[in-house]
Amino acid sequence: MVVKNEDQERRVRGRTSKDEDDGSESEEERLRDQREREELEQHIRERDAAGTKKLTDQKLSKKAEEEAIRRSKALENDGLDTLRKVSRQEYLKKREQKKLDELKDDIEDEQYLFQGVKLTEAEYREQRYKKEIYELVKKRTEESDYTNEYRMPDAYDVEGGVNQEKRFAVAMQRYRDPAAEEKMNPFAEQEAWEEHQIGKATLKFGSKDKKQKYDDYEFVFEDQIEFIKAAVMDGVNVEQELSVQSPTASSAKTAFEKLQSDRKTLPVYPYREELLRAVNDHQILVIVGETGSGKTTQIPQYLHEAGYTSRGKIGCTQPRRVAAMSVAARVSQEMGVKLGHEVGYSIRFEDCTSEKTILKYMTDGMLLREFLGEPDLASYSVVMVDEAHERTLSTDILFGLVKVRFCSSLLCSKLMLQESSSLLNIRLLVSYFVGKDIARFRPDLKLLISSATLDAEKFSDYFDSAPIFKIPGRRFPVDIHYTKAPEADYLDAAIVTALQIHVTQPPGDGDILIFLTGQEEIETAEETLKHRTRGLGTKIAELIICPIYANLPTELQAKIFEPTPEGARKVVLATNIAETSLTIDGIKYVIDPGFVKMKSYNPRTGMESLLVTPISKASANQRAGRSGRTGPGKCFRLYTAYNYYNDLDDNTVPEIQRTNLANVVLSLKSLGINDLLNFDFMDPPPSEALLKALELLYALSALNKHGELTKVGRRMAEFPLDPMLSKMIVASDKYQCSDEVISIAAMLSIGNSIFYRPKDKQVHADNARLNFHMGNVGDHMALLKVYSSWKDTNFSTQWCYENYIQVRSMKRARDIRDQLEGLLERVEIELTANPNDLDAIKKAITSGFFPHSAKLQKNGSYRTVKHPQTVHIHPSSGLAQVLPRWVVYHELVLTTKEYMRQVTELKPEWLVEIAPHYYQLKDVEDLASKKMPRGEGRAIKD
DNA sequence: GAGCACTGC
Repeated sequence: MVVKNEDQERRVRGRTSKDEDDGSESEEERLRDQREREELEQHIRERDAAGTKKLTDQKLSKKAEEEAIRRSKALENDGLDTLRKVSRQEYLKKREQKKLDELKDDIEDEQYLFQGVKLTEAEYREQRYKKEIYELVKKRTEESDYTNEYRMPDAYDVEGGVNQEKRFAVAMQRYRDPAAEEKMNPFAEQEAWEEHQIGKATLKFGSKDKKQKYDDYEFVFEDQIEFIKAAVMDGVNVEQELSVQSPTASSAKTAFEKLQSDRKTLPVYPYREELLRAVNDHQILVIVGETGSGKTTQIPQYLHEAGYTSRGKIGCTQPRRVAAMSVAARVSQEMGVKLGHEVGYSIRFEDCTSEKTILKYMTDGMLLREFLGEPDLASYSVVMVDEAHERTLSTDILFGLVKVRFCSSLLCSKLMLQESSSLLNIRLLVSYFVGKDIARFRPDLKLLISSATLDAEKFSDYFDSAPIFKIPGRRFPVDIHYTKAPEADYLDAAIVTALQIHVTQPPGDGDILIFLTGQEEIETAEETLKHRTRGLGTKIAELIICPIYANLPTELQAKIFEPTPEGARKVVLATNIAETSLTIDGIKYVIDPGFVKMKSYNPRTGMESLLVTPISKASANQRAGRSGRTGPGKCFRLYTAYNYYNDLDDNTVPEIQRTNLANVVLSLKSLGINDLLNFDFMDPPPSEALLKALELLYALSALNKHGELTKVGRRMAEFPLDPMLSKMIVASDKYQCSDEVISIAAMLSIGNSIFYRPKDKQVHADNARLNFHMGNVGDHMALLKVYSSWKDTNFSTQWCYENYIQVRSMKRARDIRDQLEGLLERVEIELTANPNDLDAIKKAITSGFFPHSAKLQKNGSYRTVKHPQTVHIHPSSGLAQVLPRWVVYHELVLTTKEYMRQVTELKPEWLVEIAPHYYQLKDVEDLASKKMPRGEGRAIKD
C-alpha cells in the first residue's frame, strides 16, 4: 500500500517524460492519470489528518503534559527574581551562557546541521525552545512540507507549519480536551477544570502573579508606545440590535417569517414612509446611511412595494462584484423569490437576471456598460448608486452622465444663471434641446445616491442641492487612541502595539487587525512577530498570525475566516483589502499606521507608479470602524491627534484624478459627450490628463481631427479594455490573426500576476518562465505561448503548478478571452488564427502600441521615440538581456527606475507603415542606420 | 537583476 502510494506520488510530483512529451496521450490515459492524482490527493489528506490526530493524542498524553508544566515552571523560576535586580543585558547574557552550556551537544544535532547555517546569537536563543518541541512536531512538519511540495511551492504553507509548532506548544500548556483525556485518566476532567479555574483566578485576581507578569513584559517591550485616548466614535442603535437577538421571538416562526420580521428591526424601517414620500417629491435624493442600516437591501424593496417597478427596473450599483452577488442573494431570500428571477444581479462574466427581473443589483462598471447600449436607461425607473463615497471611477462617470442627461432642469437653471457663459455652453444647451438628446431626458427617472456622512453635502451640492435623507446606522462605539509623539518606524510600532495589546488584554476578547501597505511589509511583520513571540515561549497566549492581501492564493486567504481557537488571539496583517472589500468577524482592536499604497499617474510622462502615501481622514475612520462591528472596539493610530487633524486630507483623492483616462474618454465620446474639458465632473480630472487621452485616441484614429468618434473608435469602444489593446484587436482583422491577438490582449489585461515566484524557489520559477521566451520572441509572444500551452493541456491546473503560473489569473484570462471572442462578432471581425506568422501578430500589436515605441541607446538604456525620456527594459522581461534595437512596450512603470513592462521587438519601418500620421520617415531613418554613432549630440542635431 | 495597494468593464 505504502509502496504503491509512494510510486504514485513520485509520478504526480515529478514531471515524467510522458506528461511532458507525449502530445498524443489519449483522453483515456489522461483521465486515468487524473483519477490517480485525485486518489493520491485524498490519500495525502487522510495521512495528514492521521498525523494531526496522532499529534493530538500525543499532545494529551500525561507525560507530555507533565513535561510542559515542568518546563513552564522551570522557565518561571529561571529568572523572574533576577529580572528585577540585574539589567536586562546582564540577565540575557547569563541566560545565554546557561543555555550555551545546556545546548552544546544539541548544536551538533543533525537537525541544526541540516539547516547548514552558523547560528547567530538571536537564533541561538531560540534553540532551546525549538529543541523542546522539535521531537513532537517532527512528523507533522515533514508531512506538511511534503504536502506543500505536491500542491505548489508555497511560502506560506511552510510558514504555517512553523506556526503549528508554536500553536502546539501553547496548546499543551493551556488547552485540554476533556473527552480524550478521560480515557487515560478518570480524574483528568476534574483536574483540568480545577487548573483552568485556578488559572483564571490567578490571572484575574492574583495580583501578585499579575504583577510579576507585567514586570516581565516591561523587559520584553523596552520601547513601549504611549497612547492617548482622544476620541470616541459613538455607537448607534446598539440596543435595538440586542433586542433583535431574543431567541424566543424567532423560534416559533418559519425562516421566511423570521426574515420578514428581521426586516422590520432594521434602522431604516421606521423611515419607510418618509423615504418614499421624499423619493416621490424629488428626482434626486442623497441618502446618508451608515453600514448596517439596511439601506442597500431595503430601499429597493420599498420602492418595489410602492409600485415603482411597474414603470421599469430598479437598478442598484455596488463597487464590488461580491457585494452585488451577496446582496442580491439576500434580497431574493427576503422576497421569497428565486435568485435570477425577480431579483437578480449582473456582473462581468455573469448575468444572473431574466426578463422578469425588477430589482437588479450590479457593479457600477456594468451600469456604465449598459449606458453605452441604452443611453437613456429606458428600462429603469430608479437607479440607486450605493457606496457613492468610495468614488470609484465608474461612479464618478455615472454621476456626470446622469446629471447631464437626465436633469434638464438642473442644466437649464445653471446655464441661465451664468449670464457670462461662453458661446460654447449655449451651444451645448441648444444641442441638448434641439438634437436627439431631447428625447433622452428622463425627468421621471429617480436617482438615489447613498453615501457615508462626510461626502453627503458635496453630493447634494453637485446635484443642485438635492435633499439629504439621513438614516442612522448601527454600530458599536470605538475608542480612538493616538500616539503621544510621531512614530519613526511605523512597522515596528505596529508590532510592538500588537504585542502590547496581546499581553495586557485577556485572550479571547477580540482579535487584532493591522493595516499595512503591501505584501512585502506584511511578510516582514509576520516574521518579526513570530520571532518575538517565540522568544516568549509559553508565557503568553497563543498568537495566530494571519496575512491577507489580494494576491495571496485563495486557499490561504481562507485562514482569516477560521474562528479563533479558545485561549488564542488572531492578528490579521492586512492591506487595504480589509478596509472595504472584506469583513473579518471578531476584530476588536485596529492598529492603523496611517499609510496606504496608492496608484498615481503622471499624464505628462504617461508613467504609473505606486506610492506609499498617508491616508485620508475618511479612510482612517473607515479603518477605525472595522473594530466596532461585533462589539465595542478600540483603534490605535500610530500618529498624533495633531497629525490627524492637520496633516491628513479629508477625503482620498478620487480615482478619476489619478489615473489614465484614455478609456474614460473613449467611453464618454461614444456616448456623444464631445466637450470633455467642460464636462461637469464632480471632481474634474487634470486637463492635462484629458488632453493626453484625447491625443492618444486621435493617434489611434479613434477620433478624427474634430475630436469626433470614428468608425474605428466605435468598434474600439465595444471592448472593455484599454484603448491601445482595443486598437490592437481591431487592427488584427487586417493581419488575419485575431485569434492570437485576443489571447494576448486577455493576458495583458490581467496584468502582472501571471507568474508565481515564491521566495524559496525563485530559480525554478525563473527557469520555467524562460521556457516561454524561447527564441527571444518577446514578452507578448511569450504570453501567447503561455496561454496556448495552457489551453493545449485542456486548462490543466497541474500544468500551472509545474510552470509556476497562477491558476487564478489564467482562469481570469480565459474568461476575458471568451468575452472578447464574443465581442469580435459584434464589431464584425472574423476569428482567424495565424499562429505561424509572427510578423503579422507583431504588426497588429504595433498598430495598437506604436505610441509606445523606444529605441536602444549606446549605454543599454532606451529612449522613447515620441516624448523622449530614458527608460529601461524591466528585468522580468525575456528581452532584458537581449536588448533589441527597437521595441514596443505595453506600459511604463516607475519603481526604482523607469521600466518598460512587456516588451516586444519591432522593425522601425513598421512604425511608418502603420502610423504614417504619427511617425515621419526621418524619425526612423537615422536610428535604423546601424553604423552611425548614436549620442545625445546627434539626436539633437536631427 | 527586480518588486506587484485595491477594484471594475
